[in-house]
Amino acid sequence: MDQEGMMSGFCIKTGGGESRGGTKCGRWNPTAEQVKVLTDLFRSGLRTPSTDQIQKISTQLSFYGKIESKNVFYWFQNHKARERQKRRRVSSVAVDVDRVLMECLPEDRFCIERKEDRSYFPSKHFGDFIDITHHQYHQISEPGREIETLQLFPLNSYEEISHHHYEPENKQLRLFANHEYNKEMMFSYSMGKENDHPPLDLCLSFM
Amino acid sequence: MDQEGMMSGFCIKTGGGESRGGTKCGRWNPTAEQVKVLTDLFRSGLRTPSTDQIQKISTQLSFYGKIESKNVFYWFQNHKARERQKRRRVSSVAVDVDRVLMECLPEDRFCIERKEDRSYFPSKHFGDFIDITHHQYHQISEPGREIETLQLFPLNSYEEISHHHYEPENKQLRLFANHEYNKEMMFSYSMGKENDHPPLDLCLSFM
DNA sequence: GCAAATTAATGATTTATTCAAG
DNA sequence: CTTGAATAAATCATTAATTTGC
Repeated sequence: MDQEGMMSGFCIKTGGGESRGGTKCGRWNPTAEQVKVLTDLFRSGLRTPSTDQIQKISTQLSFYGKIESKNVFYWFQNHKARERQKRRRVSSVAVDVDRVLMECLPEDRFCIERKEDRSYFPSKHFGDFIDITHHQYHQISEPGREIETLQLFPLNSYEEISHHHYEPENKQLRLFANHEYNKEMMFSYSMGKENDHPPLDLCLSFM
Repeated sequence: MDQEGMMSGFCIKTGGGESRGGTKCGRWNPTAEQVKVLTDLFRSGLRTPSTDQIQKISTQLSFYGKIESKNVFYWFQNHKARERQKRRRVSSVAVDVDRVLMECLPEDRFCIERKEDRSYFPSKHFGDFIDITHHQYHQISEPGREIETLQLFPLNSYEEISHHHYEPENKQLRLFANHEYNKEMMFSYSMGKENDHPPLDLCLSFM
């Protein structure tokens, strides 16, 4: 069954010959077409394909590039799990800086209390201008955290702010990216000099 | 030029009130400073700010000009989506999904069996790795172009291409290389496709 | 140079998904 | 199986860039 090196172009860990740079015997690297088809299948409702389905999918996808049945199996397993994870994750995991900067943040979800449903967002939910009764939102409770109740801008808040000066205040934007619960990373931010515009006074910190 | 009597629910007040000449009641028109800050926040990793983050960002950015919370919300939504779009465009392909769907999901394509997850690759399913023969590969289509002619690669060619390290000497060559079946393209695709962002907590607070 | 006309960007809405609670 | 929550994708719409004819 498993004669390493004979499996359709996959060399699985041949005695440590390949290093990381080598692509030859690495893991499956799906083509764009393959990913698209798999994703569409997933979207069509497929979650845990049967052996037969996997076989057929694999055969079909081989048209677009090297692939094995197990790749299909693993793809669905991983995709399903990661989709679930993506929704479940409300940010609380440690992360290293490089990845944060290179990649993206998780979806920072929040719950918005809705009253009447007309449009998904805004005016109503963040209602800076529209008069609404719900001015409070609360974040979803995260594991190990407490719910925070927030107060939105009342209608006249904008007036105050907008008719304020757009004058600079000597401050800086600092971004604290939390990578672990107790570790903080700070980035300094200051605007370019070209416009002598006001530096922001934004401090991003872990709450 | 600024005639819109019926703004899209943005400007409540009628006439006057605008301190800066020519400000109209249309949609939000971010200032350069606002865009810069938003972009920097995005680059720092912020993707989907929470309600309170939005609020604070909005408040800070109001020093640079008129802005609402919803504008911040929309900006991140749009920017995130369009960045993703840009990435995807690199490897967007036309695939006959329906054909594969029909092929893979026998009769009732929406009647999918849902089994419990297997925590490991089940040998019972793939006891004999029926390996697909990889004779042909499609070349990735160029972005925004119809693929009518497909270039086929024999396995040998693929090996050559996929294992060759491209060292583009100029932009054009690099661009060309991007459309080849190679690692770079794949990476680009998965980067754009992946929503699986590393978790990170980012909150805004004033200093 | 200057606006009308056209095109490119991007702000704002709507629609279609996903997971999972009930 | 149905529905709530929360998008992200798709789309609509308006503004800025730019092109063009004079």
